[in-house]
Amino acid sequence: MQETNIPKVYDPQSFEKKWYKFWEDNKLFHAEVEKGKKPYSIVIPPPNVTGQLHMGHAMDNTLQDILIRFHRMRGYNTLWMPGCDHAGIATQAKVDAALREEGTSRHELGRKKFVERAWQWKEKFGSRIMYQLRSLGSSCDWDRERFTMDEGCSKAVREVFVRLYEEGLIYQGTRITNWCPHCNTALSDIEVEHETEMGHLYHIRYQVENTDEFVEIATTRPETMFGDTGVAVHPDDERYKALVGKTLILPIVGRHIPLFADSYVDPQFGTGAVKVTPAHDPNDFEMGQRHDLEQILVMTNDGRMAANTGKYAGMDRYECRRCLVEDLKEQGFLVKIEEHEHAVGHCSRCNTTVEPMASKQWFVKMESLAKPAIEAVKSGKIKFVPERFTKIYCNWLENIRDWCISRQLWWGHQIPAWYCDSCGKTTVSRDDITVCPVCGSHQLRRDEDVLDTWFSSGLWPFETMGWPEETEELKQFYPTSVLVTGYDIIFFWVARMVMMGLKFGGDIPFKHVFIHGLVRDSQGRKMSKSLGNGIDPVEVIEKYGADTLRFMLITGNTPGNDMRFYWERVESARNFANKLWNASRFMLMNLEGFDKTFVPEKAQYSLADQWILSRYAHTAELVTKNLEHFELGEAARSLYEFIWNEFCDWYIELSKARLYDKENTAERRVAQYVLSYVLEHTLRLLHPFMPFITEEIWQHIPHEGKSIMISSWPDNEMAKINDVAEKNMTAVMETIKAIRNIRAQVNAATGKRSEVILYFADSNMQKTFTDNKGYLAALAAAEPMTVWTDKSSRPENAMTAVVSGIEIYLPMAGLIDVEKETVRLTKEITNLNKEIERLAKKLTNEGFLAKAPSEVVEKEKEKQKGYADKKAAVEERLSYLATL
RNA sequence: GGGGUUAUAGCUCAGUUGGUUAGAGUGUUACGUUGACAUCGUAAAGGUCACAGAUUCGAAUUCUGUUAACCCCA
Repeated sequence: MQETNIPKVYDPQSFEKKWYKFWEDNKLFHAEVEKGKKPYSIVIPPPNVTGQLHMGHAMDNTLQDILIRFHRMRGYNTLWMPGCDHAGIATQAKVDAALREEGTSRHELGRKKFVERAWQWKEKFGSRIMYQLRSLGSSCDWDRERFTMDEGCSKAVREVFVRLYEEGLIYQGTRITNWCPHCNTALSDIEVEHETEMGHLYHIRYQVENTDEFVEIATTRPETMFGDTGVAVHPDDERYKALVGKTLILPIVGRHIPLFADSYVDPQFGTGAVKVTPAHDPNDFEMGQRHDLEQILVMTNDGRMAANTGKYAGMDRYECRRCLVEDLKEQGFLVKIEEHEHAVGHCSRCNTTVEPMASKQWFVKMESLAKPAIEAVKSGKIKFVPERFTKIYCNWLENIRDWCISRQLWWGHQIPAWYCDSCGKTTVSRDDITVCPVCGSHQLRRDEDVLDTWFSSGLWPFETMGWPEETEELKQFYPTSVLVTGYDIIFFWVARMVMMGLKFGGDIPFKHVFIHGLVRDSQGRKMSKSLGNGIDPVEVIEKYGADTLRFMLITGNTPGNDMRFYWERVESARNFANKLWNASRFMLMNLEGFDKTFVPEKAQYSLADQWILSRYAHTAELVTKNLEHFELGEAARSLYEFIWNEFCDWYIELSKARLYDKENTAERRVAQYVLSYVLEHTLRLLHPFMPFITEEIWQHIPHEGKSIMISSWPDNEMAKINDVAEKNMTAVMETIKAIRNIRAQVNAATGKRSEVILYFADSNMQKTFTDNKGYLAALAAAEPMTVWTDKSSRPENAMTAVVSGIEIYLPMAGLIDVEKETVRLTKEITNLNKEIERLAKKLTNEGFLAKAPSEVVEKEKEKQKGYADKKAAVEERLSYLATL
């Protein structure tokens, strides 16, 4: 027995937690391996365990949950794998900061204790994030929750590292990498963000040995001068041809360095002569290799000048730059300083300017891994939605460089490599070792570094399913169905997963990549901590409910595009929830005597019943189609429009008469049936978008089953489509609108009943209206309704409107303002003329008649006739007005 | 330098294979609390679909160019 009364206002706080607990307690999110059942699976983009979810996460997870709930209702064996990412640099920075506040530091604590602290952090914030995902309504399979550093993932990471090493795809080497002096670690190329900045170009002259001649070089980073081991010019540069091969004297330092030619040098840039610092610049590094130059590191890991820089040793790199420039100037080496705009790399984590520095790091050879990953997308095995991201993905992979995977951090997967101090050999091993397998020595040191976080997240789709074991989960749920993520991590994550999935998972990791944009603030700026413009999704959920937030995040949004956050839009979504709530409340208040077993005969349906069932069927089809094509915003929009503009505005209003008339049980129960059917099924369509409110209402209204989330998706409703009913109902609705319009024109009280006289061009339509007089009475207060058949005399003192095939007269003695009415109708004529002209042009165009499909031509002809009839009626009316 | 996105009502945005009198939310104006909802209802005003070409019987939609803003890569 359902309750007949629910609260007047939608109050999400009163039920959201309750239903989440209900779903979770009943294991409705849990997926078991069921052989033979169609699988649908998504692995969550694991949020960083650093802190809390932001609006972007809310959007990402809403999209996933919609897809998951939709497919679950459609009968797929649906798995949504949740988990967190250990987020090496970011988390270490957070823990560092926490320690600093306690007056201690990671170095004081030591590695072991520090890692313990990081685990504590993970426990605290990991569970907070999972709580936040729950409050959003995410239907993740929590029994399977994973963490990138849990035992299974660690095992997978080791396995992959060892295999890649054994294949020679992982190697150690000294190369220029991007060094962050603040985070104190090497970074990969994509962890560096380039920003154009105004800087200076310093022109410095280097003396040619044993002459009074100088070669003028230009540099943006003079402080690296201490590491200069050469100066390069272009081989064809006439200015320097004679000097190639000579020796130069490095100012201040006094080192003798060669001047050589290399075609890398751009003769147009600066002076055409560049200082070469192989240990501090990637291009110089390569030139250094070609010309066999020494690499001299002149900076320490924290961005200070190294011991080999004399009096500058210990200075910060920028402080050194200032001093050095002063000194160069004093000693006459500085020629000039120019303003210069250039791109400067910044650490994507802390925004510190990175320092390119030579160091020994671990790398992955990417070329052979990238090829199949490109192929998988080009062949269409993996599809990006929207498609344009294919190009971005392929371009990056086609120009890929080796991936620096070692990080000088403590929080992460420690690299499984051991160095033997006795024989000097390096051993990479799946298991920890204490004895050197080469010489048997116990003098082993394990590599201190950890792996790039993305190395383990790259394995996420299969490591979470038990790889390297050949599990049933892998067999059923891998490849996953779709990956939902933002365009900002296509390189970091998507591309790496594809490469790793193909290499180790034995197949692509997902069939679709559904890319979404960023959630920005109302001014279009990125939400960020430093701007303080971020909006906490939890705050929105607490104020307005998760359903509201979810609905707001997906309406009016197209795949791949950014969106702006507006509180007004949140309110609009909340109002929609309230509307649905009250529509349901209305039904519940009128369900007395409802018979669950009653199903009406076809003949019992009213026009409105047939119409709403047909509209509902269209909506179901549209929502389904749009969900299948990842057009979630469109799907939500069609539900919004159906519920508000059709179901509430028209159907509920029209059902009132029948529901309030308790004597007429027969009609009343038909109305109850249709109302209940349409609402219950619409709730199912809406459930993926707004899981809580739909469950709350569903549990109150007549229903079958335990929970709406496991009810079946309305898939086969096409039989309810009824074009005739829609056409007739549309005419009724247009007539009602026209009458309302007239009444508004003359400021007639909307509630006041008054007569309406109609003239029909079509007798079927006339029957429709006479059969449904009540509709005009109920929604336009137009009563009684009289049908005029004699065309020769028209009602006098009446306002007029014309809709297709129907002339409407509203007798309004004393209310007609002839002048105003004339103006209004004249304007109408102008509009009609415009349309008629346009159509005439079209319909006399031979090309159109010959080439356009016949149904289009027919449609246009019908339109033309409609406008012409309308115009005739309006003109007649105008001439009548002229006689008054 | 290469690539991409965006340009539609005052504001924020939809408009999926070319055929709608170009839509929504919000804002604005007028009216309205009769028994789902004022978090509401009714009605209205508001757009040369950035600009210029091209393709087509037909372009907001396809193509080319221009302009502007933003983003990614180097």
